[in-house]
Amino acid sequence: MREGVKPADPERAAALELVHRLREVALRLELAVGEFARATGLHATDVRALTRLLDAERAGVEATPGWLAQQLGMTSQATTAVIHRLEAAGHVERLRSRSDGRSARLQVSETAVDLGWRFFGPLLERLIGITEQLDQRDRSVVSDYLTTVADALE
Amino acid sequence: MREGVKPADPERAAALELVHRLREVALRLELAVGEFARATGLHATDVRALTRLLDAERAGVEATPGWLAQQLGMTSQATTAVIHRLEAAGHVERLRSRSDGRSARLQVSETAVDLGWRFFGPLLERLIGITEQLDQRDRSVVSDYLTTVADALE
DNA sequence: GAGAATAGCTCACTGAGTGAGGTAAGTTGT
DNA sequence: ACAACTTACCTCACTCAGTGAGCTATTCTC
Repeated sequence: MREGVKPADPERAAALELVHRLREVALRLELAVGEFARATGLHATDVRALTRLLDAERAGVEATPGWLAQQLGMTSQATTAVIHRLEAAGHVERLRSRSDGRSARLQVSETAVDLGWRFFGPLLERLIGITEQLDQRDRSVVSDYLTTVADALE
Repeated sequence: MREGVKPADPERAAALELVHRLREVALRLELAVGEFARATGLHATDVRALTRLLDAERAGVEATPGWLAQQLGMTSQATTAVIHRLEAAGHVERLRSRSDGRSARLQVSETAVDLGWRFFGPLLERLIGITEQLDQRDRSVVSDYLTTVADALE
């Protein structure tokens, strides 16, 4: 985005620069997802779906097709297709939801977890390594900042 | 990703949590792009292309179709199609590259900048506001962290 | 229990992205 | 200075991911 006509303000300029840097990181993460997709023969959407399902599992949230559709910002039909593809590839299992007979419970298979770990493991380790370099205070600063940003993005 | 079998390590756990938070931010930024795309009748890829072109302009880099393809992680053919769509919508102009007769120079139109600003402006302002809350030292901590992460992602 | 709402699905279709292959401009070797 | 190679981008034909319309089954509301 062009900087507009605002008068020079070093505080603002520094903040803008930081936001751009954050976007840059987001972009590269997305590119890494695309690379993983190409490497495994999956589609970018499928990989995004898998990571969201794993996130749900980690957070203890029950992942349903509807929930997944919302997470991906896609229609329910497209999400149905994604689930079918992942199911056919053996990456996801559809279990019956015990709370709602209309809905399904999605569970990621061990093979998918292993696959993801093999590819993203090294990357993740590198990122963890970088993050561990921060002392506790700085880590808290970054963490709080990211949390606030995530909230601001709804 | 599941946490694996490593023994409990609070440092590592905190770092991992932070990395997940970073992914969360990246995801939501991507969703915002999708929302913008739907609102404007563009496609997510087209929006991503526009932002990259604006980034190039900001950085003073000459944006060519080939460069854009690389930035989007797509084939040159798909990028040709993106450029055609953006050109037809009046968002991008193809100018002749003066250094290389085979290549083209892509320039984003004022209307596209205005369009992006109208949608992303409020969001960007909110993020800048959040970032300005940090004092200079903390901003530097976050900025350095993000730079290191971006580099680690190639 | 009837009517409304919700979760997810199938079907038919559109069009974004790919692979194969072409053209034109630039680069290199002799 | 010309042929051979490389690079940058394009067109064409095709595939299949994602959408809109509309269906069924289950749950909620009164």
